[in-house]
Amino acid sequence: MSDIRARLGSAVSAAFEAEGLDPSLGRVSASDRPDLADFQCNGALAAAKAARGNPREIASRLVARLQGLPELEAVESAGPGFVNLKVALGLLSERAAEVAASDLAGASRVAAPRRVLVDYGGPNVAKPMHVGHLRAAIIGESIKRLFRFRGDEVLGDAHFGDWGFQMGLLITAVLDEGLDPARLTLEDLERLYPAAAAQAKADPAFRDRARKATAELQGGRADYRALWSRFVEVSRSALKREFHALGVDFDLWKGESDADPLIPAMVEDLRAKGLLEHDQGAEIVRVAREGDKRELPPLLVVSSEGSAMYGTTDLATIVDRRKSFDPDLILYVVDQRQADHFEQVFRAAALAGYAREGELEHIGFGTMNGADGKPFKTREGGVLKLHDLIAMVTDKARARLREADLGAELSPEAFEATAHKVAVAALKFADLSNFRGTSYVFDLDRFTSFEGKTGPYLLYQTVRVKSLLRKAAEQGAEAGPIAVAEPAERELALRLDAFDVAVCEAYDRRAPHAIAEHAYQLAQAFSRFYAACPILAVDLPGQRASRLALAQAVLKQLELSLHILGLEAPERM
RNA sequence: GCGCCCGUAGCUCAACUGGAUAGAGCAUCCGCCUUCUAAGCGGACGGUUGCAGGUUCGAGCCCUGCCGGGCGCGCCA
Repeated sequence: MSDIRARLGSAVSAAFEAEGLDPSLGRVSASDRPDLADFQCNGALAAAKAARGNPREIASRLVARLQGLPELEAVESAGPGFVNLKVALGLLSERAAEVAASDLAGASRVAAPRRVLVDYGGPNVAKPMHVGHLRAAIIGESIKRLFRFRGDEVLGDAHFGDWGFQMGLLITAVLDEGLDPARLTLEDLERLYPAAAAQAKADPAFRDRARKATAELQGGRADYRALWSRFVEVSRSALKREFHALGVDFDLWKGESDADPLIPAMVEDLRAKGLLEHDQGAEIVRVAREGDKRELPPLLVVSSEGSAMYGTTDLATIVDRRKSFDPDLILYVVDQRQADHFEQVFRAAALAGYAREGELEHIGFGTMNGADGKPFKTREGGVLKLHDLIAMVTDKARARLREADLGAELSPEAFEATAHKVAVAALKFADLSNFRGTSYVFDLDRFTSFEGKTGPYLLYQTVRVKSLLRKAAEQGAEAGPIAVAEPAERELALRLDAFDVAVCEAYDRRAPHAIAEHAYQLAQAFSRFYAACPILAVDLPGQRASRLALAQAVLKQLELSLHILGLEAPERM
């Protein structure tokens, strides 16, 4: 079972071959001119270039060979040498039925499933979750779901930030204040860390004590370890709760500390391989390469204080993952600004033989900005906690629902659950509808609007389909064979067919916005269909059954799309 | 200073990696509810793709140089 594009592609490729041309030129894609065709092939242009021929003439010969195919309603050459294809209604009906019957709503699985580890979220013991963590969580969760959807074996790892200098800072701060470790709260941590970080910048003596504490913690000093596990315990449960509220859940809650026991042996291994070098009191691995445009700094493996740096931990984590899950691919969903760091780690891993080229990939993303175009801050200029952000969006979602008089008949609990779903949808869809690499501007009013390209709109449309199907069930109306006829049905069937392209593009580019775009297009196509084609009110039982089957296929594909994006539609709103 | 990314409609963003007339949403204006959720649908308006060259049948996309913005550049993560 494959999509229409692929089926037409093989027919067109065969025509290329019959003309003595490269069959790979027969690739077919959705038409740029929906007014002229459903699909098009640009291969005649490339063929003409290679063979110094006339593209229009080649296109005409291809068209002659494709004439009369039962899959096609029309085929013609156009423009400088395009082959335009219009699909027969029979094929559209057949394909829509496939989508309706398919567990994946017409999407395909990968040919060879891989073990993939997605490293995302990156919550930190010392710091509260703030808006900076939002994108990693949203994008990473979606990529995890996307890869799993296509059949890979996937694990999501929170890769908890529970090691390194920040821990030394906290230990030093707690001891200086003489706090009782047993009574430490999340609020203490959230207060102590920023203060300690600031003090370390201003006061070199304090900084040195914190660095020493870091090294001693990593060296296994018992009282520091005890204090440290208290930090981890306090913040992990809070972080789990925060993430879960966002619909973000991890398979692994590994931390940087889990890689720590592997570090001594790894350092020895690097030394034995001749990769380690003494430099300015530290030990480094040089990763610069011939022909680099810029000078990539070496990876710092052991600091002059004797402690592990974040590159060390990242490298050891690769070793750890190699031993446990042995992934074919590790995706690091981390801020784009850390690109150089990952390049350093990846190169060091390749040099040491911990991972091959291409097995490690940094999935960078831009920042979420405020109206001023700078990374999002509170009105007072501080960092906005994720918890407060979600509360803010949920408040707005509640207000929007009331404003529109939606959900009035729901119980208070159901209303609250709906408001939360709307809020999460608003936040996540706004993020995922942009390409991850670009930064975007946070705009509460726009994100929570039910109009336009928003999460709430998608939820609303999904709920409309559910409502329709519920009503059909009450009336005893059943779905039946699909017979695409009306223009709106035709458009809808084409859109259902396009799901696989969107899924594959999102997968290949690690770019969930392709799914977001598709979901929006599908919702719109359904809405046009819904407006143009009465479903329950038609007289012909066959037509009603066909349209119900289309609606069911839409609902399935919409819900799968939402699921990949990490959203969930309520039953009613 | 070196390097990376970005600059597309008034605003927020796309553009299947070189193809036809650069698309959506918001905003503005005009239509459509006795009919399955109108928070919907249809239509109109809106562009020298930052600027200047180059490569070719063809450039928002590739190359060069400017202008403007963001970010990174060894002991934080």
